[in-house]
Amino acid sequence: MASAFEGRTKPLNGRPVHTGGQTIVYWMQNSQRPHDNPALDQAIALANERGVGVTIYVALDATAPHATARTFSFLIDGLRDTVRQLGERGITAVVRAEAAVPGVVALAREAQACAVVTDLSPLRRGRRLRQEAANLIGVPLIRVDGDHIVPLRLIGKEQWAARTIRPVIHRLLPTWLQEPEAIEPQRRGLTLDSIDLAQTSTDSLLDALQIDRSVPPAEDAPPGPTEAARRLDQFVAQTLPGYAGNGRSAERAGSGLSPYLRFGQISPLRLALAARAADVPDDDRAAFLEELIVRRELASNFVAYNPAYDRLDGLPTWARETLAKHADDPRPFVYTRDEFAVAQTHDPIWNATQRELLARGRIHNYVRMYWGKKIIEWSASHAEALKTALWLNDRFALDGRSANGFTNVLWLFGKHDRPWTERPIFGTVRWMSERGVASKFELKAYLARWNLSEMTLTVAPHS
DNA sequence: ATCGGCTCGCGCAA
DNA sequence: TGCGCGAAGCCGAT
Repeated sequence: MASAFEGRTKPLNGRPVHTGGQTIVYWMQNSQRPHDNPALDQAIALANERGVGVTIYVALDATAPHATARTFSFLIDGLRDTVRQLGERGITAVVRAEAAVPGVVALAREAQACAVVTDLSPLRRGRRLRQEAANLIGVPLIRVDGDHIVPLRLIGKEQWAARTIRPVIHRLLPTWLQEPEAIEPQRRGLTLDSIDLAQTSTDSLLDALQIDRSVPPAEDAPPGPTEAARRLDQFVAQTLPGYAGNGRSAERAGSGLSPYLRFGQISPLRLALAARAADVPDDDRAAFLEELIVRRELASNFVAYNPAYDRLDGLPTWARETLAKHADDPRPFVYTRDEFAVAQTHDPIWNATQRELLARGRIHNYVRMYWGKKIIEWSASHAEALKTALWLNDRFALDGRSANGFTNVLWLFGKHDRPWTERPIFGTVRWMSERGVASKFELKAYLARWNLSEMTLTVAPHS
């Protein structure tokens, strides 16, 4: 087969390999997992070629936006699992509490790296950090896209909607939906000054980093690649059969794997291969692969090719124009961001969705749309609504600050969607009603679980 | 319960 | 240039 790295790999600077170097550094940004990791595999291949080992670099940067106990405990606990598994293969890890760019530049020098490999986050911040590092590092910085089944850059341009990216993906899929070749390092990585995660509790690390504790760890989501793999097995056995089944997304149980995908703790390719091999009806398999590949990679395509992925400017013309036309429509209720954040609206359904978000770091698939559409309806302006929805999702959702998070929010305003009947506030952007939710969703149980009056909100609004 | 219309524009067929 | 059809809906008619 053609090298598995072709198409996934792009050198970000023109530096020559340091031939006298002592290690290959893998700057682990997004793909925080020890297996099924093309960037790591690329690092191992380069290291074996040069007769050196692989040293992982991870920066714990407490100044990252929305660095809270929720996101950082998920990250740190997952990383502890990842680093332990890597260590068993002779791949050492350097984990430091510092800003990533100066950190990786300094480490490349300190470790006498032959080259530095990193993975791909398509978000603005990840791109900027990579570019800055590429300019400052004296050896090659090589980017490997390991978080998509079809490498992002092969799609080539921003896609209009699922129906335009779908045929492109299906054409390329036979090449990329393949069991990857396993590769093992021949030499050990370097042992350098590092936070020892095996000896450091998450709590003490959160304290040391002065992480914002006002957003507690999410319920029902123990992090780590080991847990992610366990959940995958369980999903394939229990939830995948019948996944397409009842048809209505309202009743469809989700895979529950999105937080692990978000933090790179499981590979989308592994999920797809497991679904492909599963002994389940074809339509169940197809429904899952559609969500995992077509919809997820459409989201990455959007943030990768549209710099306005978090602004109304990122919307198609028809949506921008229809929203502008309805900018001054009177709103039936107007809430501020902080009122939304503490679930203080007049609507028990909406309040329940927000409470679920606060507690679990996600909202059930179906009512998540309702949650977002009502923020549009009950905010002073469309721009304000977007700010609120993004802030709530970035801060409280485990899938916040990800391509999926941004795309889900922009979808509320018409992205990747089509126009419908014109109505107040929304114009021709799709609207959702309480009546619809009540008829399509098992509301009683949901409200009983999330709208208990005695439930205390542990999360205070915060800037 | 089910169905058609709403409304726009991409991408392909011709 | 014409035409089919689309990320999860809503509403009113039957």
